Amino acid sequence: MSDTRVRTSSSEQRETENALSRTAEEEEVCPECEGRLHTDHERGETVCADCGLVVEENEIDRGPEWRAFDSGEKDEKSRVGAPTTKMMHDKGLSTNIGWQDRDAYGNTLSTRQRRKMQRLRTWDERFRTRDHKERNLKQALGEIDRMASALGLPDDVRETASVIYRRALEEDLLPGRSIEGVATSALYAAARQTGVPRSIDELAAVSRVEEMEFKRTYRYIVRKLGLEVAPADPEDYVARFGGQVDLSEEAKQNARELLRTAKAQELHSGKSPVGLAAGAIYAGALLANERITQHDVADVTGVSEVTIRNRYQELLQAAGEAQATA
DNA sequence: CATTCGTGAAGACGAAT
DNA sequence: ATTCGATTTCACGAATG
Repeated sequence: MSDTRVRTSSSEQRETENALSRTAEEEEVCPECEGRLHTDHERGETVCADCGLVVEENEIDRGPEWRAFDSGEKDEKSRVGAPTTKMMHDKGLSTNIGWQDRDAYGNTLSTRQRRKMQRLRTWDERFRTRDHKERNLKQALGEIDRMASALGLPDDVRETASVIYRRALEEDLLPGRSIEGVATSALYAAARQTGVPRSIDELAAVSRVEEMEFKRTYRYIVRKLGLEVAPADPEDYVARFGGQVDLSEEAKQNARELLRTAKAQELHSGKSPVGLAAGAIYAGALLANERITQHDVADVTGVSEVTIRNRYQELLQAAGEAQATA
């Protein structure tokens, strides 16, 4: 009881804090190197253009989607009630039918009305009480939200993840598997489907389940749900990882170019996309005469230096051959 | 000294059986 | 369920700047 009260007040407080800091934050510079900040809406990240420091990974606009120029307009445009969203376990709409056989004024109901209410309650239960499922969903969606925030994934990814989780739930794929694991898998799949992939390592870092269980669950979910998840595109990693190692645009372009020629030669089948991206980043930097070490790249990508070596040499060779034939 | 490069053993994974 | 082949990782030492 008091629990509810505390939660509401603290969340309200957070809202106002957010609103206050928003205006102050508007024109910040990078705390690390004073560089210009660049906001990547597609990836939901704010990164420093100079040093690549990720300043704000969790970019969520909690404000209204409209602007009001005077109070009258504000009244006109304001919406009533919370927005419905798949990210809430009951889509933000929930109703309870009371158990007392009384009407709104406290009078007892007639027998006929009582029967009617009984029938309504039965149906209400049938829809809502999937109780295990609802509670399950509530917790899972909370987890998805938490992890998505930690990874700076935009809202549409969360929505997609929610949908996937719902399907898993509907098809009774949960028994024997942890909610956390399925939630993590759903988010991972969603990120890839949306073209904003995060590596398994990154997911595992913010998830509460062990990496092994996560992977096992992910496979299972994908298979059972017939999810169509295209192999992650290494190019999708270049911008993010490249930013984290302080890479010039030229170097990133080189990296992308290398990946493209490699793909044309089918050089990438079976290889880890992250490894390919890591190799391309290192090779791209080399071609642009920029000094970064294999160690640095290995650090941000979570790929071993050995793999980077192998990949970047293959990539350079593939690029050389492409030039020879062209 | 840091970085790069190569190697062999060992683990993990997908596919085939 | 086991086996096989490819890939990745780890640990190490050598060469290079």
